Amino acid sequence: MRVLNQIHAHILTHPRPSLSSYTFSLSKVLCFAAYRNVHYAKQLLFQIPCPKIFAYNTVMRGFLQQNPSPEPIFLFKRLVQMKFPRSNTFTLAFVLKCCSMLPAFAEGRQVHKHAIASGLGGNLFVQTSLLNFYTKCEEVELGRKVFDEMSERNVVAWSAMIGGYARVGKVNEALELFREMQKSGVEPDEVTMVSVISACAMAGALDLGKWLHMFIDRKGIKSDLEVSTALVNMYAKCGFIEKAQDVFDAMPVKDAKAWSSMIVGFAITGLANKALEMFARMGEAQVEPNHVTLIGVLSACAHGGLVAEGRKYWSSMLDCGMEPSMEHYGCMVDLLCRANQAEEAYEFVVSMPVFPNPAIWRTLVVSFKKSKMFDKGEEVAKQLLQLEPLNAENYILLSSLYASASDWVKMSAVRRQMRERGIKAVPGCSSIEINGHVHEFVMGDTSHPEAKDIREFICEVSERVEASGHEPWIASVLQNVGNGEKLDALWEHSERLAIAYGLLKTKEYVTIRIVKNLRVCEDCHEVTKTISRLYNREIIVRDRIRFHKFVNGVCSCQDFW
DNA sequence: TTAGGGTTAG
Repeated sequence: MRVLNQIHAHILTHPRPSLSSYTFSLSKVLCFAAYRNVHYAKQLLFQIPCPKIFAYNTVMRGFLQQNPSPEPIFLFKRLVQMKFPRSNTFTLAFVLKCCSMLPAFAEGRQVHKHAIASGLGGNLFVQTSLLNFYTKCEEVELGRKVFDEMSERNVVAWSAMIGGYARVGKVNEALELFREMQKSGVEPDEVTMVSVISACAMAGALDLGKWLHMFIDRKGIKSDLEVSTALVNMYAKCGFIEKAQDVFDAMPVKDAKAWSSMIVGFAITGLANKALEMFARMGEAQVEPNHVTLIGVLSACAHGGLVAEGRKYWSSMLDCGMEPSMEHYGCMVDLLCRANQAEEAYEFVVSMPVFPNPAIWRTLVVSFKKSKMFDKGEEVAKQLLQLEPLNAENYILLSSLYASASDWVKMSAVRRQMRERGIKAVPGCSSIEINGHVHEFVMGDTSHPEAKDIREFICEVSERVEASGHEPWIASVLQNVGNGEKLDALWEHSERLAIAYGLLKTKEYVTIRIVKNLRVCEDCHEVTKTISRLYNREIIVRDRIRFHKFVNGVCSCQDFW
């Protein structure tokens, strides 16, 4: 940088024969400066009499290589105002990248309009940048519109669109587009595969994930660090932890994300000691843990009931100078709450140096409910309602607290308040992959084409379950209605629909794998145990938090969840 | 000089 300063000074103090050679020399300095000190490069840009668009682009790119900053947008606005130099496709690609990184939706929309007005809207790079910008802003349909309007689609465009669907959890759309891509004759590469594998991980679609793994091998697609990590994650999220470890062990190079995937995988499977063993091995391999690694370690301790160990990792994390994030605090609160230390958890929360987020308060309320500390739970839950008056979860939590205390009057009042404010609960949704398609079931769902068969089968299953001596845990149902109706409501739970569909559509030896968006209720947990015994089926349920593997009437979580 | 990728508490 010092040499660049000297050259800059030399140019300024030595007169040049022409303006263009002066501009050229300064632009050269700017080019080098953009890599070392982009703010200096920006100042230089403003000193150049008639900078070319290349100089602007260089400074924009310099900013993109640093931490996210709106500077490229400011530069673009300046360009638009001055009308000179004119933006080119590179400028638009850079500014759109900036808009997708921040993200800055309104600004990106303006850039889109500008792209069309300036006649650059049909350029492949600009379109792909736009498509990526929209999907990063979670406006997938707008991204899809750009994609559909493209006259030419290469592997980058297809991958961007598939990745866009995968990120927002539109798994079937991502997989469908992957199939269309193959039909169109564009060959997928490593990046495409990462997006599709991630979609399978989200959906818990193990068979498809396995097929993709074979596809990678068959097509000779390079299993680089990202692909391998995506595979480890996919197998772990699909409940096939052994295979996840096989892929992980075979990786020639493992970075912090790869180690974290494996550690988190063990944590959600309930194998806390394996997760901690992995963390120790990571240290031996001299790979620096990142904040996600520690989330994995702390959540492993929480799910394994390892309070002392969790505290130890927490202290060592602080000793290493790692700044705890809200997630880390959340893990610690969860650790204490799961170990029935609600009072200690409360003390921990109130002593936090940052204001706890609603999720942390909710963890506390659940813990107070479990410990039958209803007054304390009510106090925190009411605060939560003030903090987040539009979040249905808080109302559900408070009403479930009242239900546990059999306070039906207060429970009804909360439900009424919810109705009056027009707040709708997020419905339970469970999915199961059958023959390459992910079937979704929402609580009380009748929209599935085979709904009638499923319903008939559910009746048969419920009769068998009840005949085996299962006593329904009615408090799982929040409505203050008669017991018969409560019982019916329990059999409407989405995971039961998905399990019934799995029993109907798969052979006896096939493991039934369900993914649920919420936590499994106590009664469904008991019922699934019973079904696994009565139907001699292994059933694996991934709920919002972790895995439950039901075999012959026993769950892998040992009822600690 | 430009576009697409892997891990994240409850």
